Amino acid sequence: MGDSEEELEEDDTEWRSSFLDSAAPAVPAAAPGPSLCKPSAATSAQRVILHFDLDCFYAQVEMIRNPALREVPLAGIQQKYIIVTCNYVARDLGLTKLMSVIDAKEKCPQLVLVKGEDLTHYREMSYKVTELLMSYCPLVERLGFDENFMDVTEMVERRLTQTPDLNNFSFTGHVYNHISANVKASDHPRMALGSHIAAELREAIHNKLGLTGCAGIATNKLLAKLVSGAFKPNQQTTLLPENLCDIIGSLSSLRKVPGIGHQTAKRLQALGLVSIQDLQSFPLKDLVSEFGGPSAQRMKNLVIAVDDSPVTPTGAPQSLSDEDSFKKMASTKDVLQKTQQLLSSLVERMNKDGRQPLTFRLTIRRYSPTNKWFSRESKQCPIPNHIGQKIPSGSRDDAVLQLVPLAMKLFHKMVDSNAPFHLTLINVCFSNLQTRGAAVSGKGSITSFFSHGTSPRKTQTSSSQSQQNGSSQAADSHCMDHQFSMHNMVTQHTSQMTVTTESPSSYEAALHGSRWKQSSVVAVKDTRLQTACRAARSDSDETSNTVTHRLPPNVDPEVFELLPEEIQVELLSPAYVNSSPSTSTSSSAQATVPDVPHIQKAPSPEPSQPFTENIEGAVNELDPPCRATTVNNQRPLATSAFPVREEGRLSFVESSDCKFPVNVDPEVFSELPPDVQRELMSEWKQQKPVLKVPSSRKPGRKTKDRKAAGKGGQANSLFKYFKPT
DNA sequence: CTGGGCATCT
DNA sequence: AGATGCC
Repeated sequence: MGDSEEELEEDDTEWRSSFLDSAAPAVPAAAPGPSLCKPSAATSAQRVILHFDLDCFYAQVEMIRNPALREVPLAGIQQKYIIVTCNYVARDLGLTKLMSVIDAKEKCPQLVLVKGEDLTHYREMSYKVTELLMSYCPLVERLGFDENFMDVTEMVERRLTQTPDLNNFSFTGHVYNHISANVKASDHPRMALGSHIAAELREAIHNKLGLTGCAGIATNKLLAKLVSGAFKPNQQTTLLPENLCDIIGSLSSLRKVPGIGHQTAKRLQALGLVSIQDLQSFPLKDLVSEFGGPSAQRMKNLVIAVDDSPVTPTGAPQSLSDEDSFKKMASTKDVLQKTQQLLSSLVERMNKDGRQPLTFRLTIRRYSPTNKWFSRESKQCPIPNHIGQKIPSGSRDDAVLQLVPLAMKLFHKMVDSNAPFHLTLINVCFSNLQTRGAAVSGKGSITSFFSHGTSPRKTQTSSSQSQQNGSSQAADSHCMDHQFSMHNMVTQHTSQMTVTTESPSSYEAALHGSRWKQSSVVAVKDTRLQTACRAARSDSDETSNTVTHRLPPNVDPEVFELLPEEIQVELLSPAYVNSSPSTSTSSSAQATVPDVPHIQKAPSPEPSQPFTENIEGAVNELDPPCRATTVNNQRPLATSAFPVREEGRLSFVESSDCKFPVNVDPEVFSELPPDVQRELMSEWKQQKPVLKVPSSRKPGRKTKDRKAAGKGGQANSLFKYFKPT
């Protein structure tokens, strides 16, 4: 989650008066480049911007998934060795965000830990929140998973014209540096209305999704964000323009300014600038020479609380990525395995998205004792269309199979696998996401919001004026005041589901149910393979000859015989023993909570297996029947030499016209270095012990794709990000 | 013993 | 492709 600090230090210094005037949007005429601060803002009416920040978001989601955690003294969300967040009970005992597990347990030994490396549930809930907000007004911009900006200017203006009596009106929630009750709403009618809207939206989020959070109400994003945390859990604060300098002055250092990150703060410090005032009084031209015009001006503006950046509707993500970090990864085999694992879940997510990625990127982080911090390297390449198409079309395992070699090719562009290497992170990413199909206008009421939504939010070189105009249009046509109850129809469907544990894969599972026909055919062959495999294992000397004829039809015997004997043996040998405990932390949590299935009560004896991601999510599922089916899916290791399974992620055997390594693009494959080819072969013959459980699903229905219905309608894939399936 | 995931800009 | 920033 977020930065470790966010509390505002109340530190009223007396610098303010001199900047009150300059806070007006009037831009210094001397600005060299195209200024971000454009005069048009002065002409447009005062904006009302909300910032929502959910309380300890991951912890809340886990508490919803497992209410037992609420009563439990503490809960922390653990990712690797870090507590990324924890509930407020834990915070009261001194825990902070991003604290190491060691420290955390030292402070409170009874700490209950929940693994949070799989973000699926958080992501889903996150989009429900955004969707809910959008149902009131489309101008919602996401910031991470737990924050949203919202431009409610239009909504406020409408209410303003329809609110007869502004005098019987007060602020809701806190007013920064004021006693709320003492502030006359009539002096700041827009802000007051904004505070009411914020309160209603927070209430809606709580009622429909069960989440609490804070809100800030101000005239720009910077201020709204800064003020939202003034009173912390589950409260809201309005910042009046007259107090704008107070809050910016309360920041203890430049680093606290959103937009001034670690590196920038360091460079500023090198210039002798540490406090807000330092930067305010620093000559612009000197700043320009260090950072360039635009950056310099932007920072200067931020520090006087000027922020004209528009609330830009976020829309569907422009990239999907999946990553895992670990202490050490040093073999090509492990890289291959991990890459395949990451790709499996990424392809699944991509498939749900519905769009087709045109670009693939592989990112790694190498270990280096000195530069232990982020130095990531990446390589990307286009995804051949015939591969990319398989993702939205639903041939997900095919897609994975063909993407793995692609990924390995990129890997070898960065890493010489002949020399020793030491990776600590692998990331796979789809980008350049293309909406397929002609399809469909918004038939649903919401979809119309999104019809323009996925359009690229180009770099906003244009002044925010045009953006403002654009948003006004959107607001005019779509902004609905909740008091007109329009939102009910829209938000209904989000309301229930979330409190009861919702199987993350139920939707997918339904799809699988109709999709494994091929695989079940294959399963028969699989049986034969097993026997072949066992035979080979018991007597590995006679491999080639004895076994060749038992190879599945999709493996060209001739090719097989050309392989070195050791490879043949490997291909028929039982699955690798997965010997890398390094990647996951076996839990050290000593949970004291009874009857909480997905809490780790004791370290699992085996290193938690490669599959994190959705699979882990499935295992974690609370739904008993789902769990039950999960248990039996462990197969004997020797199950199969070639990856085939009824309902697993991979089915290598598909159509009989496949030559050699099955669905893999021969061209791509042949380009690979020999050792990689060998690794691939080895990997492919390996049966993953963990199966994705499609939950209980009747495979009977070969429905056209019940997704086709849902999916045909989604030329704009944004929809699914907001639609609980 | 520093997550995992997204965006923007150059 | 990398750097930086946000959560």
